[in-house]
Amino acid sequence: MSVKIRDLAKQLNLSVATISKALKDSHEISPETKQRVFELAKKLSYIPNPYASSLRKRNSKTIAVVLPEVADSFFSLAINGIESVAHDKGYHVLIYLTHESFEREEAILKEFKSGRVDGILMSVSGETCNSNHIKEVIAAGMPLVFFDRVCDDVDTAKIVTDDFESSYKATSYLIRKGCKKIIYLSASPALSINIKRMEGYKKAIADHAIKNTEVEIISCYGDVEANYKIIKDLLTKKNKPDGIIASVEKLTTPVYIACKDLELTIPNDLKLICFTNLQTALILDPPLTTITQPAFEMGKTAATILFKGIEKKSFDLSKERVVLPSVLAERLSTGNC
Amino acid sequence: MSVKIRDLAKQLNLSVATISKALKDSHEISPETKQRVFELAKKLSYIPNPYASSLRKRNSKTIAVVLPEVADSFFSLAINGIESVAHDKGYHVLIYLTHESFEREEAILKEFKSGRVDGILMSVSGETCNSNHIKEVIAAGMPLVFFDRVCDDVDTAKIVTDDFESSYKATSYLIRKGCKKIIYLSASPALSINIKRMEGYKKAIADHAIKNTEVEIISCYGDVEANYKIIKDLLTKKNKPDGIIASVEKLTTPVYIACKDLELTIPNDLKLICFTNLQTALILDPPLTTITQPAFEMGKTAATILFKGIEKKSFDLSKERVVLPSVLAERLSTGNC
DNA sequence: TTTATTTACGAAACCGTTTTCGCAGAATAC
DNA sequence: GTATTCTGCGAAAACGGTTTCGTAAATAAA
Repeated sequence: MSVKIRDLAKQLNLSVATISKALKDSHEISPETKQRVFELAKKLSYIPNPYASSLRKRNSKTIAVVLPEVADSFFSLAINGIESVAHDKGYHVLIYLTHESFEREEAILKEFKSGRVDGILMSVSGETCNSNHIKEVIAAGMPLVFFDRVCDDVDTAKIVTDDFESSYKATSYLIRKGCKKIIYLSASPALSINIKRMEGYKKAIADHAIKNTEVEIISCYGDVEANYKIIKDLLTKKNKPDGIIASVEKLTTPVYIACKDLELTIPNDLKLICFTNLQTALILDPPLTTITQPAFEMGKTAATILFKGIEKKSFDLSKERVVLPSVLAERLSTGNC
Repeated sequence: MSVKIRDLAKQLNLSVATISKALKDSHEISPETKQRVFELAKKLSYIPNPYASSLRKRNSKTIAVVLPEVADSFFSLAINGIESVAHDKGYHVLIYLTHESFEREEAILKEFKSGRVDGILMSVSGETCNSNHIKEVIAAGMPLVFFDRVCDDVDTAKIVTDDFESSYKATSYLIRKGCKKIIYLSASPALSINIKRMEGYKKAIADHAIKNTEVEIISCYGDVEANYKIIKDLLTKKNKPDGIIASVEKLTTPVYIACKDLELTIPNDLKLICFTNLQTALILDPPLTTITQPAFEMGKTAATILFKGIEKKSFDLSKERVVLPSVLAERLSTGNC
């Protein structure tokens, strides 16, 4: 159907070897011949078969991005960052969604041993309990870099934000704003980001040593409905919180709605800070104080580092760890600012 | 490095042909032999090289998704829908971003003639002025289905929402709510969805024939800053609108902010309806009346139809056209409801 | 002039599967 | 007992590039 090297060779009375070399501008081929080859290739709009060349060259010019989901605005932005550098490098990007399932993540990673991709960008699922599948694919020689949600016990590049610090800052901020009982709404408990953010929260509470202030962590990692119910229950208790740190974006809406339903006003009855990248934070009712991650940048630097690992086999990914700062944007949900 | 068919063959004293057939459970191979092959394959964790088999079988088990961007929540959801059916079918999904650039779209489509993918899912860029690149790839035998943003002059499957009707409904709704001067905020003018939505708007204005009500369309297809300025200017004019239809999600925030800056209150001074899939619409200040598209469903059915086209060469994609209904959710931004 | 090197190209192996044949031997039909 | 059909398997040719190696002619070095 399509035109192949063989066709070019026949028309020009040259061998396929010559065509192949000419097309990659090899020094072995004379300028005149190259010229002729280029012209005919253009005229016939020759496009090389990527799988033939992948098979022979043992690379694929494609990377994989494995994510829990693209519901979150963080991952949307990260994908843009990743794609931008992949495009510059002439790479293709395959996308895989784990839906927070460990089995699915295992199956996806396993397939990568086939050589389908040259490298992997990954944010682990919330149910990832062990990391053997990841270690195995790395051991098989596959460059892999984590971004955002990492596995601490896997020795490879990690691009993260300052989760501990920003959570510490957020908690301290709520304390300064007068909160006496601050609750941390937890995402999947085993998640690296969740652990770091939780620790930042705990440390801040401990450091400020407010009387009667206890650390309290509520798990919210079911569906929207379940989370809504948990939050509503929380806010109807006798000694309900006066401050909330929501550790992931999807917890924002349930908190707002629960407050509205219970006729609690933010920030008077409850002050709220969320980890989120939503553009609409500043037009919420009231505008939401957020910790936003440099999502696009994270995707970009993760991809950049991955390509270093791909292009130079000697590049040691395990030495790479970059921490990008999140920014705390103060808005009305934590009181007037 | 990795284990190949040849390795299995040697260890079992069989030919590679036999192994290959056994692995795909061919009737040519005896049950006992199959058993032995399966066991060894599992033991050595054999994973076939996808590119070798793609080369030979002339298919790739992968589809391409080409989008303007993943900033929009619509596309995020659509990707989830696409991935869910691709996963079920055992296909891989490559993602390409045009960044609303025609040249980039052309380059991406052109590469697909190489056979890298078995099919294409696509939402055209806002700057796509002609469709030759699309027609060419289809003419080359590649199944392609449009979703959301389509090219009317390209004869292939299209999955869209009822853009005309929902825009008509939205406009009528604003009129019923008492708006006298309704403005349509336009995205890229050539976009199919924009044209349909614009026509629905115009028709509603015409049908209701309110005195002095003129059709007025404002182009907003620059960056956020530019759009903000345009909207702010619009709202400072002497005869400013009392109703706005924002045709795309990204126009929501600038309108809200402009209103806040100008101390105009929604819905008293201005009623607003947006085409958006944002979850946060209902916790905005005030809650936003929206037209939401069934994004996940659209991705899903687009992919489902694409696979029909891929699996049965005889399946005529050009006959396929499905229109999924958007839903108008009435909230406070258009007055009490 | 002879020898060494460079230049420009082609033959053929190779990447790892899939698939078409071909072919023994066993089973069944006549 | 011969003819036919299965059964189960292997040899080898694809698929479409890339890469190694060889080589003839042209050029440079001696």
